[in-house]
Amino acid sequence: MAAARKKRVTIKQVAEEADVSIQTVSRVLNDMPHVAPDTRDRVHQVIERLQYRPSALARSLINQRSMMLGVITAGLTYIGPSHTLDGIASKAEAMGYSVLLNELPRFNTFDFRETKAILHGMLARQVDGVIWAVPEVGNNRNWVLEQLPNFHVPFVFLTMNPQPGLPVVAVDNRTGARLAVEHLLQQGFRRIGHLAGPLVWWEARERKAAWAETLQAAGLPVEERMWAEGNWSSRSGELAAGRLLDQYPEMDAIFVANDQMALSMLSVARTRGLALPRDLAVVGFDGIPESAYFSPPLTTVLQDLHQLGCRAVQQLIAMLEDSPESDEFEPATVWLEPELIVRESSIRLAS
Amino acid sequence: MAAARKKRVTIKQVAEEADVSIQTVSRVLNDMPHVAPDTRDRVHQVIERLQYRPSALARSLINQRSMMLGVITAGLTYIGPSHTLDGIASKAEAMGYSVLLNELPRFNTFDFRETKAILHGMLARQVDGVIWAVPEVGNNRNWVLEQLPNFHVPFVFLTMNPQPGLPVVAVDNRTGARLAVEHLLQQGFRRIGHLAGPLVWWEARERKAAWAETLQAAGLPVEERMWAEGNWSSRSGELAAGRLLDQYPEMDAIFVANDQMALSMLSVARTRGLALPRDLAVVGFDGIPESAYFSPPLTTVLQDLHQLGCRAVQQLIAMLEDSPESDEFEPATVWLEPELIVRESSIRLAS
DNA sequence: ATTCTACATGTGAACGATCCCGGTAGCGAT
DNA sequence: ATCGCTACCGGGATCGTTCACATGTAGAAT
Repeated sequence: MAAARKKRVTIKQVAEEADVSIQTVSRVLNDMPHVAPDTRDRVHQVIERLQYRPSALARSLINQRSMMLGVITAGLTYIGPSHTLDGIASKAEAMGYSVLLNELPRFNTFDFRETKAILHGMLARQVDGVIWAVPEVGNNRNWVLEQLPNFHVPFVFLTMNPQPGLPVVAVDNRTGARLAVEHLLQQGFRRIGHLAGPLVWWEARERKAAWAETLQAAGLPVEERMWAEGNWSSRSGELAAGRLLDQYPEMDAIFVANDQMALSMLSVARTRGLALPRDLAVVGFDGIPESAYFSPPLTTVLQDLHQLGCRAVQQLIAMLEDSPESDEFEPATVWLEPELIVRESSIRLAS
Repeated sequence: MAAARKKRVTIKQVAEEADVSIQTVSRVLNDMPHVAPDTRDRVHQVIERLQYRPSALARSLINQRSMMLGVITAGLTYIGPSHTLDGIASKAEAMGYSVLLNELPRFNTFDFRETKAILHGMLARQVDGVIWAVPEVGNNRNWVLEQLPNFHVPFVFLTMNPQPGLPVVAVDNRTGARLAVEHLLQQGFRRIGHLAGPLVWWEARERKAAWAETLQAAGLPVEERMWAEGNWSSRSGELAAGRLLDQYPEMDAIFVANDQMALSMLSVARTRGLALPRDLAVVGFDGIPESAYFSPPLTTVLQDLHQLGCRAVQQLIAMLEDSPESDEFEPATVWLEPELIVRESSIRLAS
């Protein structure tokens, strides 16, 4: 049943009931000195009896600190953002903060007014800081950066191109992609294609760039026909995989920008009669748990997005608490290193 | 850089600047009558010039409404809960509410004190209502239900066994499982096994029960060796799949309680030399997008968890707004119907 | 006996907004 | 000229806390 909305118990009622002043109750609540032991006990008993809980709202108002972190995310239906959020939520809680969540709808087609409304909504609620966990897609971040000086709370940005003077926490996508390609090279493959994510995403561009650079560093050519672009989804991966196999038939290995598309790659290759990994080696990116059960099990680059969320919270709280007044805080970029997980899909078989 | 924490602009400053009273500014803010048009304009200009935004905190305090919904979730790393949260977040935003998020760590081993702390934290922040989006595992919900009368705000529960007088929003797992098994029966399979989720979960029990009932309704026997239990993960599915194939070798079809485990089922079956779907038909549950790219593409039961979240928010806000004082609100259970998606993995081939 | 110190407690303002009520000014009707 | 109405506007209390400061009381030191 809808619980009866009885009036909230206030500090005043506790004070009256315990026959002390409001101030004394407040002292008891905050474990401050100058309260006689028996008075303290009495107040504690009344608190217990009345089931009194102080109002965080009133506290925030007077203290000018809400102990809430604003988190702006997008694309929660994808596995990545929700892992990140998981990290943020657990770390925030562990550090005594609450999370005020907002999801940006349609983050691929950036809506300036929408974002503004959401951000102002957060600031109106006095969040102590903001974590911007929206993937960098196109120019969706420019507006925020421009407005930044107007927002009088610390910001931490996730997963974006680091900029001087901006606190950014991101996975080192370049290194991850390099690990993947170098592994394929080491296995002896020389005709390595790439199935990229949507290049309006910063992460997709990073991975593709590192793929190209690593090949060139090995003295191998990089041509346009050696790669194709998807949009992260398995569906798009299927189409792109088909195009790529057509335009680059001699390809003997491929680095795919995420595991979902890698799954489609496996599927398409098999229906074309290719034996995996003999005819085509595949490496993915993300390290989703299911990738171990693809057939063949997928070699992939694991990125610890949970950790990413944790670090973002740590960074933000450091900015909050270390510099109560001093404006300047060293906004270093935090890089998280991904890890290569080798499975069957990339092993070169003796031929 | 860490933005300078300038003092917040208050209504008082606006009032002074515009040379009116605080009350008049308030009237302008809330579009109330009894303000002369030119005064209104003047105030608006000052607001714009000073970049003034009213404090939602102070507003919540005086209005006794925070316009925040508390959401307690768990297992965000799984795809299900994050889809649900996606629905909740988008709907809440659309209806003008903010979401205060808390994740329960380790929801399989329920910690009473932890839950209490989290819940009290939310209530201290004056959330207007709470959505309990934690899967029903073991007895992790009992404590909440017992305490319910003490929480003086409306609750909505997700994904649980409906109880009289309790507002519950859930997917009809029984119907979903029945659709899956009936489909297999209709294809001509008669020796249908089941790979269950962890039976401490309500959803796993429902799906298994419906599997058994449907077989019995068709006059088929149900034996212990016809099913095995996993814990939703692909890894556990691999082990359970092996056991099941051993103990029920004549099995010609299987209903798996989620898509991740179904993926393992496909993988294990293939390594054992079974041709799919000829030797073994497989139906999953969840409808994750990747399932269309398994090999063979997976027949599965789609549940719209985004919709589940939306409905929960609607239900909660209805309780909030429809009955400002009147205690009673019809706490009907809302059932969402899942949908069978037929793909290759369950098609009986002419033999 | 007086002053001092230390602890115990209470008073009033403040945080930033809203709401009730009471006070003007203007204007038509008596 | 007075009454009464209405549109406009402001004062003060209020929401539930905390903080700076004032007050009271006891025992110790002079």
